[in-house]
Amino acid sequence: MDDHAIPLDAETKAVEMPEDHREELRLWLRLLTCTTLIEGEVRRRLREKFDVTLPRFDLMAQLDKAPDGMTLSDLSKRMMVSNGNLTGLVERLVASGHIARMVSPTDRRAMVISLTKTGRDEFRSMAAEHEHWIADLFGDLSAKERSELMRLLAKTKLSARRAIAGDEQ
Amino acid sequence: MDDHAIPLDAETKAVEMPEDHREELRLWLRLLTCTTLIEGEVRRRLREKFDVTLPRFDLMAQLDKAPDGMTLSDLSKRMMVSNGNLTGLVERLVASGHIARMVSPTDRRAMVISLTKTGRDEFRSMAAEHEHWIADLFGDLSAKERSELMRLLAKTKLSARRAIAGDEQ
DNA sequence: ACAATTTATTTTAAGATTAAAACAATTGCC
DNA sequence: GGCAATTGTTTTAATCTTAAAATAAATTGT
Repeated sequence: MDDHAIPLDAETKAVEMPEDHREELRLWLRLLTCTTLIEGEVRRRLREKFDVTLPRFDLMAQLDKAPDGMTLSDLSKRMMVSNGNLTGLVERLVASGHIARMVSPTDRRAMVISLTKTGRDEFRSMAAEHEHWIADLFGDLSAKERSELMRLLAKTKLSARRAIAGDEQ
Repeated sequence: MDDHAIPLDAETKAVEMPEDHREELRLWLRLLTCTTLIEGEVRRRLREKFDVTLPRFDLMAQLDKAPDGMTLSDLSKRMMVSNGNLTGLVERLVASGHIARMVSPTDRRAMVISLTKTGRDEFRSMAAEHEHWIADLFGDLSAKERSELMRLLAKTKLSARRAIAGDEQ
């Protein structure tokens, strides 16, 4: 197409050259790799040391922060998983005695889920060790680097939310 | 426990206070949130616009980078998923005509997977749009912020690998 | 009050995912 | 050459996950 015949000054470049977003793509792949790497290791250790799955641990973590319990919808939003997913997960955690389920006193559609004593005790002891694992996994970053990463991820989160909200109109 | 009675100078603090790793935990949760947010949106758009799942897209992305094909083991390592997982995924992509499977000429145990013409064409057109989505999702970060995030994630990746390698001995 | 809409959950069907065991072929070692 | 260990894949069983449809209760508009 005789590209070399077209003089590419800044102006024509902006119009003629499709933008290259390989850099953002690499950034996304690296973000995904970090998460997958850490998540996989946490999953492996949870299974190995406590014979618990990550979804079960995550669900208990949410409930531990809500002493009065939460509805399935709240859990679903917090955990960013589908409602149907939670139904099965909750089912198994009730069966194993870690959580209790009761009908909301104010809304007969809603189920309020909360940790049992056993569930809370087990979770707390797992969480203590889990915290050390995470600290170790991020251990090579300085305090300054961690806080800078925190800031950039906060901005990324807002950026993504903006892009997602803008899309759905 | 009359904590206020104990003078906490730097020295006793280091010995008596169990280290607090809440900050690292928050960092991890934020990393996870960003990934989940972006991944969920990409998954949703892939289904909506191309009727394809993210795992299928990811697998084709790997193959597109390897014109001569890859073995299942290579794919498994690159994608950081189990071998068994790939067997089913590959099965479905062969059935839909996107990839081809052949026995390795040098190793009769190994299967070499590669994109068909259809698969490659379809993937390329999806990938072009996908790249724009990603650019938009990270759109509020400046070039400088993106490169700093890239650097910090590279360091995080190395840190995690170090922690994982150290653990498995 | 009552019809329409929204909200909360469950069910269903399909696919994705893992860990562990089974199987098959190759490689390394003697 | 032959045996042990390793490597590549598949199978199996269980769990996880989603999207979409179904169900049920609450809320809204008139």
